[in-house]
Order: sequence, then structure tokens, then C-alpha cells
Amino acid sequence: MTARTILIVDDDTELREALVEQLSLYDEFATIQADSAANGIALAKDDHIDLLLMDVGLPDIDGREAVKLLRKNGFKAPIIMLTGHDGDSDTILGLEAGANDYVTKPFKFAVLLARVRAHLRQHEQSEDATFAIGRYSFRPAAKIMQDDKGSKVRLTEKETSILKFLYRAGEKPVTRDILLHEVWGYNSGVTTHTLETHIYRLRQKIERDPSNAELLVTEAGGYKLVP
Amino acid sequence: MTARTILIVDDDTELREALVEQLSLYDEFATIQADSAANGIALAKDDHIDLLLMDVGLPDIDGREAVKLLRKNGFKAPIIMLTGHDGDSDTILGLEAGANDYVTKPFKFAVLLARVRAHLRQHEQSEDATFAIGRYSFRPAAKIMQDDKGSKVRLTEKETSILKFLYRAGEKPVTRDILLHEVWGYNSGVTTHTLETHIYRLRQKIERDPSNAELLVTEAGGYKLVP
DNA sequence: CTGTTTTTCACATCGCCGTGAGAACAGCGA
DNA sequence: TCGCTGTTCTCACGGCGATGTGAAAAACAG
Repeated sequence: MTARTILIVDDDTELREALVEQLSLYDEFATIQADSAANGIALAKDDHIDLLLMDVGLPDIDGREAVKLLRKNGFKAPIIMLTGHDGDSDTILGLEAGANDYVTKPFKFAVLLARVRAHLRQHEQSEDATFAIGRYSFRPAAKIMQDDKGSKVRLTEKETSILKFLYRAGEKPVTRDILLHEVWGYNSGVTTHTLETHIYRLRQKIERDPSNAELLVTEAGGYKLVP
Repeated sequence: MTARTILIVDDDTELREALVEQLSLYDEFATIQADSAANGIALAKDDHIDLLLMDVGLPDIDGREAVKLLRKNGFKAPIIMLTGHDGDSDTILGLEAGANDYVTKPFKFAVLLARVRAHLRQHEQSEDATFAIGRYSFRPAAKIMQDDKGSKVRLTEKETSILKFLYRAGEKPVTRDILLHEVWGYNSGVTTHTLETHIYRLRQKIERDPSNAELLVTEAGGYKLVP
């Protein structure tokens, strides 16, 4: 499992650092931080973010407005707002603005963690889920890989399935047989040679030097994805 | 917009009726109720449910166990749990069991409403979103329509897109031009005649009598879906 | 009755996919 | 080192389904 990147936006340095520290204990997470909405929005634009934790009460822009801005700019990852008091209207307006969830301070870290995991899990099978693979941004629902330069590679159905499954496996190599069964189903009468051909075609599309794979690598009787 | 069906499971009749009454004020919702987990699970099996509201403290089965059971049986719609006291472990264990959200009693109805809407919105573009169209259950991600008898109809890419968009429009007819732009994009060089052919093929697949459409009906210079 | 909308169906093309056949390569025992 | 074997890669071929279009029939509106 590749680490998911979480952006934390809060002007309270102490809380922010505490969150970073706690989350870093789990190697399923990587963190980035910002102390203002403006900085947070800038980071969200540049980097690939899997989930956003944001305080409602920020010095520069109101949290709800920031959410609206982000969504208008095409930010699709789940957003969890951290709110000071338990104000109902905060919750309602925030959710309507485009936030996915609210957690009231003070909160137990374990509660936040559970919600973070739940939202990541959900989002990863939504239509606008986007994964970072090498220099590409991979959108399964659109069957497209987009270069960091912006040039797009169109993928076929099978190619998308293969990449989806390899991504879920993270850095670990996946056996041909397993991959075969996951993509084609258990009684498909298709041999691993078919899979190999698909891998070949994928490499022609996405590797800089197809004869020298750097992203989609052969290893231990199977394939794996290199981030 | 077709009404979404919400199943409410709670042994507190007063609260249950109150929720039903409130939700019925909006014609975007239809409600079903059950006073025990067992009854709720039974209903969830038979009917098409878009969202489940469930009390944690039920007389027969614990709410969390009920959630686990439902998920194990393949229930995919979002589940919002209603919890009496604000117990952290309740929340965490509930989310891990497969619930999507928690709301603590007492709650303002407007808050619950906002969360219900947020979850419906999210779920409708997830991979296991399922829509009820006539006697069919339509799963866009799988590109399949399943009869109430269980027989499956495989759909093509374009057919799926067309149905997805028509469903979102609800009972209102959609102009050929709009549909064309939504499915093919704005500069595709394809005429409405192509769309008409796709509609023809769809009807061959899903209508009982293709020459006498009952589901995918022509109206006002466009098409609409009849529930 | 006439022009327009809508349906019906056949045809041609294109892309996806599975397979065959051979090349390249690595490992291993003699 | 040589030869054998199994794995992996490369590439071309053929089939099939999805899609767009043409042509004509049918339905409909005025």
C-alpha cells in the first residue's frame, strides 16, 4: 500500500504538529502542512493530496469559503473540517459548501483516524478518485493517465483494471496468477500470456523507454508499480 | 430527480415517525421504516434502499453487528448511525464495522438532513452505486442492468453514459442536443442521429416491447426515463 | 397531403483483445 | 564454457464487438 498524502491546514501550530506526529506513526500516511488557507490552497494545487484536514477558523479566509474555492478549482479529495465549538450551522453550511465531514474539537485522535480511514476508503472507489503513479496522475473512471506536462494517455478497459489492482497492492509485486484472476475472473480460460501482452502494450504507452521499464517493473514472477 | 429511498431503523416509534414526517416534506425522499434490526435487514434485502438511518441501540441486535451483517450480505448504500451518548468507541467501532457516519442524539434535523444529502451525493458516484430503473437495478460501474428476475443485460460504454445522465435528470425529459453534448462532449462532430441509433439499440436490450417503449420514452424533442 | 420527426436496420470501420510464434534472456547442471 | 530449459518480451495476425453513418420506412403534426 502506497502512503496517502494528507494536507493539514491549521494556524494552531501545536495542534498541527501533534497531528503530523500522530499520523506519521502509521506508514500508510504522509503529511504536508500549511498555517493559512491561502498556503493550503496553493499546496493543494501543486501537489497530489489524498485527503484534507482543515480548521474552520483560519486567520485569512473562513474555512467554508476556502472549501468552496477549492471545490470550484476542481479539488476532489475528501475534506474533513475541524470545528471549535459544536455549532450546527457550521456543520450544515460546511457540508453544503463541499466538505465531507466535520469533527468537533476537542477530539480523540482515534476518532479522527477512523474517519480519515473511512473517507479514504470511500473516495478511492469514487468516480473522481485520482492516484499518483510516477509522473502520471491516473484517473480510473476516465481511463486516462495524465503526464505532469499535461499530455494524456488513453487506456483500455483491461489496462485500467490492471493498473487499478497493481496500485492497490502498492509497492509489493503481484503474481501473474493473482493479477489474472483479479482482472479476468476465476474461470476465464485466459492464460498468463495474455496478461503479458497487455503489460507489453501498457509499457509501450506509459514508459519512457518501453524496453527498460521503470514504472511497471517485473519482479518475483509478477509485476509491481514503482512510485 | 427521482426520489431516493431511505430506510429508518429505530425502536423508538416517536423518533422514527418524526423522521419520516420531516423527510416526507421533501419530495426528494421516500421512506421505509422498521422497528428492529431483523426487520430492517429483511427490508434492505428485498427493496432498493438508497440510504440507511439506524439506531445503535436496538432491542434485538446491536447496531454495529447489524451493520457488519448488512455489509457481509452485500449491502452497499451509505449507513448513518444514530447514537445516544457521545461515546468515542461507539463511533470508531461503528465506522470500522462499515457505517459511513455517526450522528449523536439529540440532533437538529437540519444537521441530519445535510449529512444525508452529502452521503447520497457522494455515493451516487461511487463504484457500487446502484440505481433503480423500472424493474431493473442499474450499476453504472459494472455496465450492467439486472432484471428483478436476476437476468443481466450487458451495456456498452455509451449506453451506460446515456442512462447515467437520463437518470440524473429524473423524470424530466432531456433534449437530444443536451444529451449529445453530455455524452459525446461539445466538439465531437457527431449528429443527433447517432444518438437516436443508440437509443434504438438500448430499447432493443431493455424494453419488453422495443417498438413500444415504456422505460426509455420519447418526449418533447428528447428522451426521459420512466421509473 | 406534405414536410418533419423519429424509428428501423444494414453496412463499414475501428479499436480492443486473445493467441501464435519466435527472439532475448537468465539460471543451472554437466 | 556449452547447451538445455523455463521465463519473459516482442510483434503480427485475426476475430469480434462497439460505434457512426446511410437509406428508407413509419409515425406524427399541421
